[in-house]
Amino acid sequence: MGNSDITRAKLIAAATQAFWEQGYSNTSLRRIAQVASVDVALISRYFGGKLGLFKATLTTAFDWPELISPDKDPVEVVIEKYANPESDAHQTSVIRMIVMNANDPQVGELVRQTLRHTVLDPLEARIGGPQASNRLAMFVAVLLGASMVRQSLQLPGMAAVEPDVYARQLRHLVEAALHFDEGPGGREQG
Amino acid sequence: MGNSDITRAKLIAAATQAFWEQGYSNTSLRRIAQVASVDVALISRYFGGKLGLFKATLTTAFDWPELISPDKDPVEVVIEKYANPESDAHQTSVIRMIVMNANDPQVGELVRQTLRHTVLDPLEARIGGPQASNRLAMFVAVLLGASMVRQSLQLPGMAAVEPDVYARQLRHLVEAALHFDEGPGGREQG
DNA sequence: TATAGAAGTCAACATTCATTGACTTTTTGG
DNA sequence: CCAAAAAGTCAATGAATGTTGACTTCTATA
Repeated sequence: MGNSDITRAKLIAAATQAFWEQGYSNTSLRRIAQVASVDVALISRYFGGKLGLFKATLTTAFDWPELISPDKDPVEVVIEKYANPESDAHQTSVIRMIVMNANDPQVGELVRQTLRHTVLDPLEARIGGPQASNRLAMFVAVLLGASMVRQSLQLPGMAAVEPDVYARQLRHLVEAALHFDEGPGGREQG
Repeated sequence: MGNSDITRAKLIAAATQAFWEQGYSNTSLRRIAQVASVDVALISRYFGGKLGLFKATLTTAFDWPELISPDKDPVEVVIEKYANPESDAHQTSVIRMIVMNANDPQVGELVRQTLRHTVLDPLEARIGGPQASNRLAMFVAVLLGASMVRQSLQLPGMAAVEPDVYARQLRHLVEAALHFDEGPGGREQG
């Protein structure tokens, strides 16, 4: 019917960038509307409010089908994505968005649940094997931590290195995470 | 002189908890004052404003001298702290506070700089050895990521495990981080 | 006890925020 | 061409924020 889809798309684009860079609470609808060159009132009209707009951006954030593909090794998928500066920038933005909003009192629960349902649960099934739950948690921990240290904290040891060095660091940690074996025999003495 | 030190202390205590749990921007001075049973105006009077109060809480956040002590192994210090549920709760709160505020447009720069100056720079010197910068970054990444996955994301594989299991997971990742050796020979094939 | 200064209280301020309703412009359909 | 619906504009509202200044109460000292 209407041609308001363009307006909706502009709003979602501006909202995505704003929410990802500054977090939900620190982003004002007026700013989003200004960037999108759209009146503020249309946000409440089209998306029902700030929360509705955020939900609309969330659905597209966690779209990473290759990670769960049974044909590919998740480790290689991750390394490949992080080694390429272009895709790494996008992926790091997604992680930053998770980190910034996972504790927000208004949208934290939504972010955590969406992440678990759309990414982590399928990934756990994909990883499989014994203690898949444990190794998945360590896997995610490494990815989150590495992205934070690299982009947010900007430690030189990970932020000011060549892409292939960063890829090697990441591979080292990811493999360590997935190779964790918690057996009663205590293979690696502690 | 005055007896206002009690009021200052109550404000700092309430502010620390509030800032650490909800982040800087999502915390209102009125809430802090209410928790501390103190009038709001005294915050601006004693600390100059919201930012001043936040700075006051920051100075005590990064106090962890054992981590840099030349007598102790940083790995053991970390594991010991994380394995004990009591000290782990505090440490995890500190990390959550870092994560929540490191990207804040108002206090992010302050948090990052303070963290680097008071903790990371000395820790890098303590670690030493070749590629200390790289290994430090990986070390921090593991700690940040693990804490986030455990407390913030609450993945069962790290959040619903016995403390000693969590300690083993953490030791596994930390040692992998510090044992990273980026040589041209490419020791560990991928 | 009287008094100066600290400590604490209260109300108001200017801003910013999300949201709403009435209004105007544009596009569509007969 | 014209009415009806969609799309967009504008102003206002109520709530919440940090901050300020005037006021009152307490406390220590002479």
